[in-house]
Amino acid sequence: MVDRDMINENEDMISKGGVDSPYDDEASHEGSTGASILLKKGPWTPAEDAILVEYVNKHGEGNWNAVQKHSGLARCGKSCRLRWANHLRPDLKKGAFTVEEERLIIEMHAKIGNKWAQMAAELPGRTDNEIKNYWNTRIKRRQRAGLPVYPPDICFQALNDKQHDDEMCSFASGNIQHHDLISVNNFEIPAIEFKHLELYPPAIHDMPADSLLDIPPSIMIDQIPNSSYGSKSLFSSMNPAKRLRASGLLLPRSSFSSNDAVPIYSQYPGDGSEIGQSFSVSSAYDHNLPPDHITSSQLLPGSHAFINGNFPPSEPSSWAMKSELPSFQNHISNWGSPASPLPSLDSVDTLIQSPLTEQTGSSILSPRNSGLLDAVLYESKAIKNSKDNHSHRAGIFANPGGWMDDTLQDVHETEWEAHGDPASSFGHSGGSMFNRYTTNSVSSSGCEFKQEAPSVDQLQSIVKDERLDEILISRSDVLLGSNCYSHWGENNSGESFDTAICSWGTW
DNA sequence: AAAGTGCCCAACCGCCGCTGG
DNA sequence: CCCAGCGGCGGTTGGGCACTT
Repeated sequence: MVDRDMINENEDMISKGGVDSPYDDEASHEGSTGASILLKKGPWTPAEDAILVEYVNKHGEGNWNAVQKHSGLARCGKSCRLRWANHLRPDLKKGAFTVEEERLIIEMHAKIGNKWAQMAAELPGRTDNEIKNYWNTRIKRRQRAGLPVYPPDICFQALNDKQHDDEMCSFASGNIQHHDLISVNNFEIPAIEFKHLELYPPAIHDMPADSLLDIPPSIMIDQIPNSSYGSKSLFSSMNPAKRLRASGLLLPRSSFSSNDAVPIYSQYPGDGSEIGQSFSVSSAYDHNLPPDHITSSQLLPGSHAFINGNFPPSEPSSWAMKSELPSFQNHISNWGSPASPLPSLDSVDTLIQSPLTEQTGSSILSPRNSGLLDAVLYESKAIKNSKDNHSHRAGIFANPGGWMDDTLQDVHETEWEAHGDPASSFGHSGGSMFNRYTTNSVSSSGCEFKQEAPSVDQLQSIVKDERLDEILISRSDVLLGSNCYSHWGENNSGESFDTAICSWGTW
């Protein structure tokens, strides 16, 4: 029995202020019972808690709007439900997350993204809000530190799980299961293949063991065209308006042909030959490939993982719009031509394994030999290292083909600044720049597209091409998020650089 | 000691899907 | 089929606290 004084106290509190009906509609609904009560919002008091607990003990959970009606509690149903679920439930586990719980959260996030409720279901006594707060805190912390979110083992585990799932789902069947967004965009994404990855030793060695990667691999795979996960993970929860908005942000497909648009970004171009030698990245996306080939080679373009670093999944497209900069086609338009060597799919393994024997240049840094993972890690570091050069490089972002109007450029640069934190390239949870990009990239239009990547020689040539100067940008994550072939390395003076060569795929 | 800064987390907000009338 | 009510979910906010300067 709730002490009447408690109720009075509660009513007193209500009368004191803070009574600003948060849900006017519900408040008015309450009024249908005859009593129009202003609903309080803000922190709950012990008295209110007591009222709610007693009510739930007596009537059980559910029918939350009835709580106010029957108990006199001046809280809307939603507030009551939230309070009960997050704080008053008897089975709640208080205190910090255990190591096991943290591990589970990370693993689950790598697999399912920001599905807090699902995570909470796997963590008895924990609430979605708690997990969400934990994750956001963790993300911010690691973002600040310039660290990736996911430990590599989790990445690979999730990756493998997803790969298995995809295989089971006839990944390469060519069926288009998610048309909602994709059909609108009608372009496809090439895969990115990392090869001869070179990383800074310090970048890796200075890293905590658990901080090597901010990539939810499975989510990467999520974005692979035709993957049953594909658009689902990004859009299934997105309302139609958002989807429309997202797709509407895409650049007009009519602007591109399947073979054009191979923009090149370069950062710290330095000596082109060095770049070419030290780091070769190519693309291979062949829809006819068996799943075991496809999986790895297609990871990057769509992966939430790559992704995972930068933007929340709820913002899948805004950056994509900005990063899907079409008109580098005027500069390099022949990468998709038959002349371009189709990269070996075997190099996917190279990517993952980063065999030392294939490393060129001075440093092989991945203690875990994780290839792509290290690449991502390195990128995080590189971006951080390059912060000092930010203004310089930002200033050289150019619009050589005139494809980007002032407005867009302003937006682009604004967002650039907004995410200028060096850690931002991998710091965010649930989504990222890649997420946004790949959101749009998930293709539904068959998979006839083959994106061919430049050879090392081509890269060297490209890097040396003076036109590169026009399209330098500093955001390697942008590059990656834009179907880029990305290169990291170190120039002659020991200065970090990364070069990305991007392809816009088929429109 | 005071002011400034950053972090944490409880709570709010808006949206979505389900259900019943 | 439409609409309203409701519960649920994920993103965001802001107050309070701890720490730093």
